[in-house]
Amino acid sequence: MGEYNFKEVEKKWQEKWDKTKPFKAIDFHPTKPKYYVLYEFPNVSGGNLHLGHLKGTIPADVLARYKRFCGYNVLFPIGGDAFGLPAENAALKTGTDPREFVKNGMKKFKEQFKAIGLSFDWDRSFCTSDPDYYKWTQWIFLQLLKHGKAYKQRGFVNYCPNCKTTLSNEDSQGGKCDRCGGEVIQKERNVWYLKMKEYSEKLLQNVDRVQMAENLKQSQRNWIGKSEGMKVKFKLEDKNGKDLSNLEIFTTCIETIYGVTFMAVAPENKIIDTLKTHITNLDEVLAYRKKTELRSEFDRKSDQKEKTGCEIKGIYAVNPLTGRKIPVYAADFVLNGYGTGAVMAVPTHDQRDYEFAEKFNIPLIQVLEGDVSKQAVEKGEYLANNSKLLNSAEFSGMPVKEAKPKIIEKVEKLGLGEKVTNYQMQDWSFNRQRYWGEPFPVIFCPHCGVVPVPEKDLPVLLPRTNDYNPSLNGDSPLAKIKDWVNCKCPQCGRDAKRETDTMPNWAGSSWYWLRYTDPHNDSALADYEKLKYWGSVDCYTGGTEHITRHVLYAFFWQNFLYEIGAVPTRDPFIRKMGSGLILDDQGKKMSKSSKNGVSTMEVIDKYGADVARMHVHFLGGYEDNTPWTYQGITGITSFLDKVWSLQDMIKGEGISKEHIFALNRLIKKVGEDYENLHLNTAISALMIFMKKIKDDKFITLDELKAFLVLLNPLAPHITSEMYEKVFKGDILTETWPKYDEKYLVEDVVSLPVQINGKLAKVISVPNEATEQTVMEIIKASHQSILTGEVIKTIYIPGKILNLIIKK
RNA sequence: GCGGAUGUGGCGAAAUUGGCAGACGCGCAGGAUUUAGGUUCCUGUGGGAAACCGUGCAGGUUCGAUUCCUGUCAUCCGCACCA
Repeated sequence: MGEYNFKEVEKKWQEKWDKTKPFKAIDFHPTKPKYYVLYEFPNVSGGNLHLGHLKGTIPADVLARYKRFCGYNVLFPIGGDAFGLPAENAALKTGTDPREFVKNGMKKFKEQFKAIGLSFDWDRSFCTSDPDYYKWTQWIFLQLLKHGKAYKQRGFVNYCPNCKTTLSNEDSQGGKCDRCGGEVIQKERNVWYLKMKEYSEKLLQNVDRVQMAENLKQSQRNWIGKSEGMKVKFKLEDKNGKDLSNLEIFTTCIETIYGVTFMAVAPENKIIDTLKTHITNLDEVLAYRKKTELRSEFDRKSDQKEKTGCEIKGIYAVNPLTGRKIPVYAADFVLNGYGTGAVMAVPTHDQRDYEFAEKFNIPLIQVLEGDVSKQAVEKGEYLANNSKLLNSAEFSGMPVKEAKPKIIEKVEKLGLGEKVTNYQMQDWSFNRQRYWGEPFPVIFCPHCGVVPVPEKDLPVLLPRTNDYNPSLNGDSPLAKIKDWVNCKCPQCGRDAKRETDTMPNWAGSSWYWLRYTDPHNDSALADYEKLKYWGSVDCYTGGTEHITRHVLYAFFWQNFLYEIGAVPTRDPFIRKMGSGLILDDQGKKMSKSSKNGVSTMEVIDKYGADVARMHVHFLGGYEDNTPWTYQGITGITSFLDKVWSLQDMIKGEGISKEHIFALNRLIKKVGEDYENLHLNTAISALMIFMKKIKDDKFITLDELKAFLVLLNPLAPHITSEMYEKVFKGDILTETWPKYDEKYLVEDVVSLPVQINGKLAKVISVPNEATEQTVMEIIKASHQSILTGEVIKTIYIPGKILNLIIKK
């Protein structure tokens, strides 16, 4: 046996896998069950893979390799998320065609993925910017349009002045542009929306069904933001008491309705327009509206959100239960997009209402027990205490829990309101004014209006240009390409214009797992039978930073495609694993922008792919954030050195009696750990077994074979090489060894014996010994621990014996 | 403010129907082999002189609690003027 040369050996196997394609997934395999493992495809950039990719890909690869040994027909594909920022920025900076950038970026990724030893089926690879892929992204948009799930509307949207493009809510989280990190402002534009809000309840069910960490589920539920309450109509009157119309509000706290002292509507609320002839200070109100349009920008910068508002004079609301006349304010703490854009304000039991009332000297009426001298008694608080109602007519004195349903009933009976459910999630604003995205398959005709491009004319190719900048007026760069923009209406044949905005870069990633099942299909997004065969993704790994966007978009699109019969399954994923971060030595996230990143190739160059794969995952669990360090990597190198030296320790065949228990336990443990992506404990189990082999100074041929298979998913190169040298074949033809239940527990086991709950001695007893046998052993050989009269014994076979002794 | 997760040696971390806390690895200490060693191998390694004490802190349930319950503190993450 010579020295192990990882550079040579790893290259040899990677080339072999490249040539012989042993990881090809087979459609409709006649005997093997399917298993679909997916790693979230990377955004194609020009750079190197960072350690995050190493952390993210390996568990998926381990699972894929493990499942193949277990006899599954595994689909483990990869591609590139290619539209969007990196390619576009490169284009803006250097003038390179983004197509070239993507091509080169993908080539680089491919080389690096291969250098890690990942077992992807490369024949199914594609980029979202490939025309024969985005043809189907456009096709899905046409279906959304056809089924009324896409609409164009003028409205206020998130807009990034820096990127000169509109953004979805999901892309503007925290008021920051997800593309550049700049401040997002509100701007009025024509916007394509997808009716995602309609799917809120279904998305919540998706979240419930998918196997995923609780914190990820919670942040999705949070984003969907379900809340149950009531819509209630308040009559509006002019100052003479003449009926004008109704103001509808949404509240989750109907129990506080007797405490309403003012109404507040969003400045944009259309009630201001419809009742403008009755408003005596219309100028003031409109000026306030104008001011708030510009305000959101600085608001977000200031920590102090000072309440502002403007009384709408000349109109009053009437509390339907008390008949009390109350003032109406326009106030920007009320959001136009949520509920009805209007609220009933109860300053004693809502902190915002309290602050507003204080500023505008509005009276307070307390309707629930608690101290409201300095602040409101909030819902959580009075619900927790189940406080009693005050000043609430016939409900006064009742605890909240009792009063609430009765008030609801009363309001409903009087025909003043009804129970409703609200969601914070909004429709998905779906267009961007950028070059590098899917063109919309839509034509505007002066005579026919919005006309979809006929399906036979797809894809609408993204035209080439060398000017990638948006226009000064905010139009997309495509608007400048006149001979592309001007076209004929497919319906009437007259002059028409194309939609010049492009889709957001999330479009292509909202259905890509479906395409892997049939990536070259030219007549459907994928063949229905193939979709049926591969079904939902069994295990989807990847980052957590996109969880409220990518995963919810994925649920949304697949729900829709399922409902129109384009795909056979409603759930895209059965299990979603969120990869933890790799942190630097300061505990900060490794990223390109903070320049603290260690490149995957650097680690592979120094130590080899097998060591890199194992070390990253020996540092901690897959879903945990783990600080990166080279410290300790010698633990892995010396382990693999010992594995290599096993070749000199082979003695005999079969499974030796010395190793039969350890090996069976190892097979069980490693299999379970791979299934759960607990790679760190799998590695430690393999190390423990290795220790035993070293102590015993031999391993049999069959033990070695099993051991190599167990280790192969983690360290595919060294195990393939050893297998070939020793067994003259390809380890990939092996099957996962089976363990035998009867060899998991040895005949003689150690049993801890406690005296009064404290460990006294560990004794050897036969496996599954009865209490009587154990007591006899103690009396015969360990009499000294019995220091008094045994008054009680607790015996759990194989686990513990606890003796309660009275002295 | 709301919601979620986490809290264990010098370090990364193990431990689930409640049953020997700290597996495995690093580091550290001592020893062996070696001309040499940032090599390899062996031994030890939670604290404490010890009785004992130890899983953020304080209680509780239990024969027995890192694990279950109540309260509390800290850190991280998500959302946030959502009525």
